[in-house]
Amino acid sequence: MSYRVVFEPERGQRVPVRVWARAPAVETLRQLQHIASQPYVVEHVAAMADAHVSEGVAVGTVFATERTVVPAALGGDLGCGMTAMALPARAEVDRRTLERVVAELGRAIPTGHATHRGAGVSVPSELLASGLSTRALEHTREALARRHLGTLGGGNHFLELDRDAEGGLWLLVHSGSRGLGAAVAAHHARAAGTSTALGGLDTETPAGRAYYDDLLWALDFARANREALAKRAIEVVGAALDLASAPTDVLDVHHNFVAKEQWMGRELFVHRKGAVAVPMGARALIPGSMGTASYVVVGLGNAAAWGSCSHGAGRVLTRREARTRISPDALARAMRRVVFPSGHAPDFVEEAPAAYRDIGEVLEDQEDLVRRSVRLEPIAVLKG
DNA sequence: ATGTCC
Repeated sequence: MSYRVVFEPERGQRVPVRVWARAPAVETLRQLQHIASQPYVVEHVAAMADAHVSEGVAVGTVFATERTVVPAALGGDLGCGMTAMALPARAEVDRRTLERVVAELGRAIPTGHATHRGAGVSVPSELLASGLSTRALEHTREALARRHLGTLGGGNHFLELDRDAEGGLWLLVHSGSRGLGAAVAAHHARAAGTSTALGGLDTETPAGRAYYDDLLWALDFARANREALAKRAIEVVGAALDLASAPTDVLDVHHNFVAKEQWMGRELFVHRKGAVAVPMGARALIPGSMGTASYVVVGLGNAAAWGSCSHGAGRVLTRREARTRISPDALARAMRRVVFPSGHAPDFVEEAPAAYRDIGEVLEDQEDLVRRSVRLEPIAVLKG
């Protein structure tokens, strides 16, 4: 399937919305039309196959501007994204060993609200070298970076072991910039107006430059966070499975970010809220829900979508709906082939497979954006 | 997503 166009100038829409999702909710379309009505948006808005309602701007929205950045468009978790690593080991691991590994991962890696205690970890000097735009943010960095680097966070963040079609073992990490991205986002959302007003900042002004520079730092921190999480996880997995060497393949993608890109001979600021940049030939990781398959995909660089693809399967139930509608039995059945820390089953309800669309269908909706490369089947999950 | 309003 390709996209369909939604364009109603009589509703104030300035540019068309191209929709890859086959059945977006009415409220999702309203949010897409709202961002497509803003004065700074150029050419068209693209809605990815997993588009769904969020605060302000729908998750799965991609839009481009000239000389404008929009702090409120991204939400708090700047640089949220995925790391995937192929490990030099077989995925045929007995259940008892997997249970031991996830229990140890749960002890080794702070999850949910947890952070490193006391002085925390040492932070790579390159993450402390550049200034942030205000002293307050620099103080926040000094206080939080060493406590948040290498922590998973909550919600839909997870760490997972997977098996590919050849029986190879993979590690997946879904996490972001933790409290630091949230602090950067909150500061600049205030500077640009209220968090829901979708105010834009001119990139040629101090405020616009400050946001973009702080954003780039938050993206670096998010990537370093996933790297630290993966490193710790590999230490734990390696101790149990005797990993002989380093990962044989590594990929990392942001799915909540702004990037300066060249399109049609112009320099544009492409905003991706829950979407991945996939230039022609570039790989990305599209996770299903926890407990269902994920895919390594290869980008087709389709300009119609600003060279983007979906960041996941997309919610069909809100967190609240998932809690009321998905029974513990149904969840246990859906997760029966996946090992997770004992006693944590209730935590999974909000992220259960039934709360998300089928990933195969979501990939069908974007066959003009990415092709499938590697199917990854989960064998063990640590939930954030 | 987020020490979820210093």
